Amino acid sequence: MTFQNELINWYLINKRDLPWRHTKDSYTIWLSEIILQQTRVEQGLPYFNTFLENFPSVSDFASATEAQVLNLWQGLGYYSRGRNMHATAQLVVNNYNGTFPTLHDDLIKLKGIGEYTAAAISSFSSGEARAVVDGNVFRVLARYFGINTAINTPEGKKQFFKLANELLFREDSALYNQAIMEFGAIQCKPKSPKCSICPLNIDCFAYRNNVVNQLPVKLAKAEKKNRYFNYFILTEGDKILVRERKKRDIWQHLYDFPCIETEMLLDGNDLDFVESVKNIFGNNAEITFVSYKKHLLTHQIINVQFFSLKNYIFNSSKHEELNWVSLNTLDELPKPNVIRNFIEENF
DNA sequence: AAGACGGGGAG
DNA sequence: CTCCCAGTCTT
Repeated sequence: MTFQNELINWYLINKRDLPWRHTKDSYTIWLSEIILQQTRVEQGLPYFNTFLENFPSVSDFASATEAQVLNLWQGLGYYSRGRNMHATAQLVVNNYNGTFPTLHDDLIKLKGIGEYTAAAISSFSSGEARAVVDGNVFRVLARYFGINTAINTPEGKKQFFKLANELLFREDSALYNQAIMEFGAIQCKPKSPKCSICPLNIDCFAYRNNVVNQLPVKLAKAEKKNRYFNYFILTEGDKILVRERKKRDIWQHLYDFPCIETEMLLDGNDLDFVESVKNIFGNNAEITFVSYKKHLLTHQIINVQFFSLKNYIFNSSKHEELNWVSLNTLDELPKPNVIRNFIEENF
């Protein structure tokens, strides 16, 4: 038997009885799909019922205030879903005369509806031949066909999407889409899948090769290193003290301010910190916290703190990388964004 | 291409 | 504690 028929047979026997499976109404299906994004059925189900009770139609939804919507959404997480739904409901009332779209190309334009949800709603409501690709589908395909391309890369997404659409059972896309997702959710589960009683295990690559728990492959996001830059703003008339970054590090040949890098986030009263500051800028130096910014780079998180310094003593001959420049000159110098923004906000 | 967004359940 | 869930949007 084909992969598709096996899945559908399994589904017809094992499917759960869920309320959104009894309708082809695109509004109701939309409700369920948004609620179920990154959300377990058991957690989303009560919310689905509440929303349908409060807003039986898309115009009821659109008439509500955003606060009412978010109140019902409370506790479900990812609150932008609720806000997007409200905006979409109003757009559907205004631009689609209150008839919720059923076609992929209309759906994909709506706020909160991405590739997965557009495929799901169009397939379930109008039978359009669009394959859903969600976390379940990634897992089932990766295991059954032995695909080890990482699912969280562009190549992986492309490959799985292509395969999913080739496999799509076009005679009944809704049935097939439901089947593969349900199969992933309760049979081919992430942890402890029920392989021994799986009707597809004979042809399952992962089962035959004993690599079920190694698929799908998901690339771990590289651990970003946290760094803590403490900058000092020293001014003298219209001059400001800047540093040219010469070391083998980020932002080479760009300019920033005098800086002490620390192992963790400090406050201006930390004794070791004050000590090292006074070491450079004299014992009378007064440190005042100005602002904090988190600056994100590809492989690093730079926690930037700015401090202004008064009553300092500074011997420029000891620090050749530091120079006084006028604010006008500073404007011309190449600087990292976080420095550029600070200057814009403070000078 | 990588992060942010969230709460809950399973192991 | 980590992983992951019927993903999408923003930077």
